[in-house]
Order: sequence, then C-alpha cells, then structure tokens
Amino acid sequence: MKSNDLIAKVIVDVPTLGELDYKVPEDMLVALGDRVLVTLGRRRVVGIVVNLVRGSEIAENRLRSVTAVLNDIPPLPGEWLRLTRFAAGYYQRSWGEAALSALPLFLKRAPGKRQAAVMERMRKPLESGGRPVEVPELNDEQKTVLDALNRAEHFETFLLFGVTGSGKTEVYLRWMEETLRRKEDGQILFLVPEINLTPQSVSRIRSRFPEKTVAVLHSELSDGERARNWLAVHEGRADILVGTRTAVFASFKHLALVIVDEEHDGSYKAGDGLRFSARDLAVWRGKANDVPVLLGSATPSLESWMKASAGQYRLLTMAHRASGRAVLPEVTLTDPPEKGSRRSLTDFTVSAMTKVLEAGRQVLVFINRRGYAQVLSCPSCNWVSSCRHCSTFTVFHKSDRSLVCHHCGWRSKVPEACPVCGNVDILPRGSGTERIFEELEIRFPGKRVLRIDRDSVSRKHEAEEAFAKVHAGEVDILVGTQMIAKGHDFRNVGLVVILNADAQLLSPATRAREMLFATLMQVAGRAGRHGEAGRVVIQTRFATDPFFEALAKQDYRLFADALLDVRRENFLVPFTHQALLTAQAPTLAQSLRFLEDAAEAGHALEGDAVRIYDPVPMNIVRLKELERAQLLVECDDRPALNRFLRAWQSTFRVPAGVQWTLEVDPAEV
DNA sequence: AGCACGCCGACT
DNA sequence: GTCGGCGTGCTC
Repeated sequence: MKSNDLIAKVIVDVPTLGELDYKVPEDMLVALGDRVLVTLGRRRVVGIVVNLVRGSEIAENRLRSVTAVLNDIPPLPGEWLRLTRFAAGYYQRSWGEAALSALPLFLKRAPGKRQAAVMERMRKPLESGGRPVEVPELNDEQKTVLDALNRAEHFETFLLFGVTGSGKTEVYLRWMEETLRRKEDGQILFLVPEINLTPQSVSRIRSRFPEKTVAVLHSELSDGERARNWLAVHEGRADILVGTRTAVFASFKHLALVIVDEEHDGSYKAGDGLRFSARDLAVWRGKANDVPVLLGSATPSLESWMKASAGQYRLLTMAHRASGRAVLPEVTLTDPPEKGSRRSLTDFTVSAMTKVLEAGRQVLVFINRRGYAQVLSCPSCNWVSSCRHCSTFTVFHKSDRSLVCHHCGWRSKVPEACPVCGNVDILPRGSGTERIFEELEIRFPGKRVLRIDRDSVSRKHEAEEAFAKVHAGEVDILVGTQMIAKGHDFRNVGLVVILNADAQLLSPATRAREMLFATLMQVAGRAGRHGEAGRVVIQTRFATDPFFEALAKQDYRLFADALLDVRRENFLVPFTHQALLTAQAPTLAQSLRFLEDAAEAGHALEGDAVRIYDPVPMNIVRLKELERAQLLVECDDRPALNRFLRAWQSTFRVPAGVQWTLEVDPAEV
C-alpha cells in the first residue's frame, strides 16, 4: 500500500542495484544531490539522493529510513547527476557504481568524529601563482583559430587539427584567458593524457594564470590531495581544473569551457571498472552546459575526424609550425637488415646517424619493445621461452639475466641450456631497447647513449631526471619506447630513427594502424622542432604501403581520409558501433561455452539491427592462469545497441568459475 | 560489491 | 561432534 511518506531515491555503489527507496524522517532536511548514510542489508553505506518523492512501491515493512544527511559539502549538482546517469546507461553499469566511483574516497566514507576539523583542512587554499612567463606572439594561423573560438558562445565542438609544434597550447591558454575574463565565476576543464600531466606543465599553467586557482586531478595524487582538489572545483574555488581521464567526472559549479588536449590519446579510454571515454564524456558535458568544447590533436582519432568531415564538429586547422623557421622533417624509408642478421641498424641508418652526430645534434632511436630480445629460442629443437601463466613468450632481459612476461610480470632465470634438448647455444631473437642500446654503444664509441623505458626509469621522477639530461645536452643518442614519443619538446634532435614498426603495421586489430600512425607522427615530430630541419629514418619492409606514403608526407589528412573510405565501405568502426563481451575461466572451453550460450540468447532477442559474431579465443588466450575468449556485437544504430545490451545481460546464466565483462566502444578488437 | 546463509570435508 | 570451504542469493 502506498503511504504518503517522503521517500528519498538513493543510489549506492552496487553493480546490480538501481534507485533504492528510503524514508525521510519528518525532521530531516534532504536535498537532491545530497550524500546520505543509509543501511543496506547489514552494512551502512554512503549513497546519493537522486530524487525525492511521496510514497513508495516497496512494502512498508521492508522500507528503512535515511540514517543521516552528510551535508558537509554542497549537494552534487543536477548536471553531475545526469552525467553519471548517462555514463552508467551508456557503459552498461549501475548509476550508483558510475556515480560513486567518480567521487574521491573521502566522500564515500562515513564521516568520523573529527569531521569538522578534517573539512577545514580539506578547504585549505590550493597552491597558486608562479613566476610570470613570457607570452609568445601568435602567428596568423593561431590568430584565425583563436578568433573562431572566441566567437563561440554556446555549445559547439571544435576539432583543432594542428601539426606538432604548431602552437596549440598557446591557443588553449589564450582562449582560457579570454573565457575567464568574460565569465567572472566560470570554470575550465582541461583534460590531458596521462603522460602529459607533469608538475612542469601544471606550473606553466599556474604561471600563466597567477590570479587564478588551478586544481589538479590525476591518479598519482594521494586520497587527501584528490579530495582537496575535487572539493575546490565542486565549491567553485578553483577556476581551472587540469586533469587526466577521471577529471571528466569532476563536479563543477559553473563550467564555462572544455578542452581535451591530444584527443586521440589512448589514455582517455583505459583503466578497469567503468571503461569510459573521457573525450566523449567531455563533449557530453559541453553540450549539457551549453559551452564550447575543443578537441586538439595533430593526429585526431578517426571518430573525431569522421565527425568533423560530417560537419558535426567544426574543423580548425593549423598546418604550420609556430616558430617560423622550423620546417617539417624529411622522412626516408629504408629496408631493415636481413632476417637472421645480428644487427638491428643498417649501414644507411648508421651513416645518417653519424652525419647528424658530427653536426653536434642529437639522435632519437624509437623501438616499441622493452628488454633485450623478444624471446629466447633454441635453434636445434625450436624451443622458445614462454610464460608459465600466460600463452605468451617471455622477453629476455639481459641486465638481470631474466625472462619476463610483459603481460603478467612473471619472471624466471635464464636457463643454462635448452630445457627441452639440452643444447647450450640458446639464442636471443628479435630486439628490444636493451639490445639496441648495446649495439649503439658498440657502433658509436665515445658517444653518450641513454636508454629510457619502463625498466630503466621505473619511477616518475627518474624519468624526469633522464629527460633533463637530454635537454641539457648530456646525451648524444637517446633510445627508448613510447615513453620518449610523447610530450617532450627536444630542442636539438636532428634525427629520429624508427625501428620495428612493421610488427604493429601487420597487426590484425582494426585500430592498430591509426594508433601506429599517431605514434609515428608524434615521434617524427620530435625531429627539428627549433630552427634547423630534422630527419626521420624508418626501417621497414613495406616501404610501398600507402601508410608510409602518407607518413613520409606527414599527411594525416591523406591517411585518415583513405582509411575512412575503407571503413565506410566495409561498415567498420567508426561507421558502426561495437561492444565486446569477454569471458575468462580456468579453461577455454568454459569461456567459449558461456559466450556461445550468450550468443544464442542474443540471437533470440535480437532485432535484425544487431550483428552477433562468433565467440573466438582471445589473441593472448591464457593470462594469469585464466583462459579467455571474446564475442563481438555490432550495430549501426547506437540507441538500438544500447537497448540490446541492457536486455542481453539479464539473460546471462553465469556458471561457477566464469567471469565476464562487457565493454562498450572497445579500444582494441 | 559485501555479507549472510547453507550444506559437505579434516580437526581441537 | 564442530570449524570452515566458497556456491547462491539478496540488499530499499
């Protein structure tokens, strides 16, 4: 029977639960968006009030009352509630899970006795100010772009397509300045990739806005720091929030502008739990707040490029490098050494390097593989080193003579002889950063070679120190992985050498090519940024592939348009929408069985709009003792896919031992 | 996700 | 005889 009690609809951090009804005691003041303490089963949890209604469908004897209202902070705004509800629906999670996972830990816990004192500490002003910096002049291209941005007063998504070194950051800063000038209490959300959020980049922004408060949110912060920064944004005390992907879930008092730097970057779509795209949610927030959004990149994601081509986003282009004299590097393709050769660098590459080194400039060698060799193998019986827990090869690390699985971290000692046939001549095959480093030291005696990868600089400050050495000119040749590709503006690099790009070029994953193109453009962009021209040498067996033609011309447009044509004709992403169901279990058969049942159930409720593929073992079948398989579903109509996924999951019958996850818009298929 | 209930193996 | 394994089910 429906009583007339005041009922709070409360969301809690539980995957399977929606809005729960709790009675509000007569004398209790509750607002929409308030955090509340409620009893759930036998425990006491923090939930969020998302609605207040009269009466409940829940039986009176099962209804419980709100224990307490946690009004230590202003209620979460309606826009934030809608954001988390949207994200939950889109990524197929419960609202409570999406919402609570976006809050700092501090706000998810029941307050202690000394709450007032803790809150006071939380509200200590954030660090601000900084040394004033010289403001660079804008070139004509930058001025044109800035004018267009300054004219935008409502929601509109801009795609700023600007080549490396074209001065995108300066445009961002000017636009931020102008926006804060116009909107007194406005706040700016500035998203950056994981790797770009360094103390230096933040202090650069602080210096540029000495009067303003800049908050920061990223994964390296302690719980307390995260809460302080989050709260400053929530309460409107911070004017600018610089943050990585999770910052897109911050609660703003008055959001005025959204910027996503390097919008194609993979770190915007990563992580565990709720696998959301921070870039897409950033656009959603711009729309919800009716404020402009800027996505910037030298190599936009195909999704954004498609939307710009379709007129959904407005394309702004900066085709020239900001400092007038800097020119794009010249790209040369050359065959790699013969298969079976002990060398990784060809004579051509070595002589190009020598020339640059003699001119007193630095060389950057990029290889996307850590360790010494991809695998250790026995030439007489074909044994290869592999992981005990995964279906992977183990990589040979010479420095500590170990074999390491790069997927689960399992290490073992290098065996004295082949464990199968006893042959003592087991050989490393393929090369990684360690081996290239060794080869460089032999080939270039007297030159200072430095290696930067996750093994050589495990901590963040070690990486910064290593990069500082390069900047200071204490290094002649820098060899490294992805780590050296991003963010760093080297002033004296005359040549970039790219090794072993072919592995990724041949990958069957749909998105492998566009990711490789973005990486290589970025690495190539390290050459010749200041003044003199730079050079790029790529060792590849596929010099005639159109991929390299576009890369050699540094022509993203050529590459992207051609790729989009292929995707369109074949109904591939981004012209269709995908979701990926993955299963893991002690045996592959169990995983496949679960997916087959799921596929069958899917066929039963599917309209003809949804394409359900066959379950297949994953590329790396065995990972950490579990065997994995995946099932891809596709649909050209986004809302239809969404409805299907919701209904589909409720049909799953999950046998013991099987775990599953559903990823919407999967990054890699 | 937690947390309890519940029905089968080795121990003070 | 009990302690405890984790399979199953529920939380307004």
